[in-house]
Amino acid sequence: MDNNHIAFVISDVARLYRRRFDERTRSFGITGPQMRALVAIMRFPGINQGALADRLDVEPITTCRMVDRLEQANLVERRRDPQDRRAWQLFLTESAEPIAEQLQAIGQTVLNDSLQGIDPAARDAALAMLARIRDNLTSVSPDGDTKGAVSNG
Amino acid sequence: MDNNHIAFVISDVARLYRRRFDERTRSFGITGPQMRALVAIMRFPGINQGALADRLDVEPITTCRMVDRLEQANLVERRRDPQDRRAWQLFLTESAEPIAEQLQAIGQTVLNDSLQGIDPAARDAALAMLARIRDNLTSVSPDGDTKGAVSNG
DNA sequence: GCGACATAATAAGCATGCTTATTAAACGCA
DNA sequence: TGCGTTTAATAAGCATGCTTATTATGTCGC
Repeated sequence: MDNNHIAFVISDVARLYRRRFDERTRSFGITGPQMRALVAIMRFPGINQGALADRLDVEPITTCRMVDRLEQANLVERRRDPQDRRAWQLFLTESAEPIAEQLQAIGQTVLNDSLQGIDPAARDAALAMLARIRDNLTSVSPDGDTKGAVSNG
Repeated sequence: MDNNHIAFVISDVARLYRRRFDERTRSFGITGPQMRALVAIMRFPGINQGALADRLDVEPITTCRMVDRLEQANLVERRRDPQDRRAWQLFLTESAEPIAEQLQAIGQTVLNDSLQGIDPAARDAALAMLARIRDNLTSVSPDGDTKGAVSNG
């Protein structure tokens, strides 16, 4: 009956994760999505905004404005792609790297707190189910045709 | 290692649910959170904005502006609480009720699509785990003290 | 009754996410 | 070469969410 429940609970949990993370990182002036962007740029230096959007699974305009703020905060640097004058290459600034590490530690703390009392096997099973839901939601567009497959890169 | 994964996947899935729902309800001009508000008001006619905020687990200002839009769309009606001149009582308009039903059906479709190929027992186990995560995230504030308990009302 | 505090709603300002539209550059084909 | 299409980035405008602050009202204690 209250079958929508799982979608509601997932949305609730996502919002709560965001709140808890933001509370602890407020002094840095960094948000959760910004941290994800920083981590992605750390892993793939020189990535462009379109590829970053794909990786974060948001629209390009969303990363565009996020990178605006990260650049303004002197955490990310845009350099022109010498091969393609439309594109930017993204790099962390020197000052970003220690901050990214602290933020990852905070993220780990929030995550650990959230998983108190949860059996690792149950967690992994739930993770697999969530990944399946994600794939179901990714591969179907409203008129029923399929989009690109989901990669785990 | 990639242990943040579960928080990331939860956020991804929440965003995807929102996208899919919004795609299908765009012609109504209704969003997912608005539907949750409508359902809550349908279940508790006369609820005030503060109680609605509690029920939706968002801040009062968030419901305040959502109700602004729902009122403008002629789906929700604010009436003064005769007992408390600070408060509004919220009611669905007549035109809202058939719409709320259609929206619930759309929500059900999105949910069913998302759960394709998932064992109901696995789904219930994951739901229990998500509820536990939600409680963990709700009961701990950043300085370590506890907030109010979570009700299932 | 009055002053202190609490509560309901709301304003201002910001970040994230979306759609739609625009600009500049790259690409593809005749 | 040149025209049409695609692609990278961005602008405009909106909804949801937050924090902090303000206004009006209610409540409690003296």
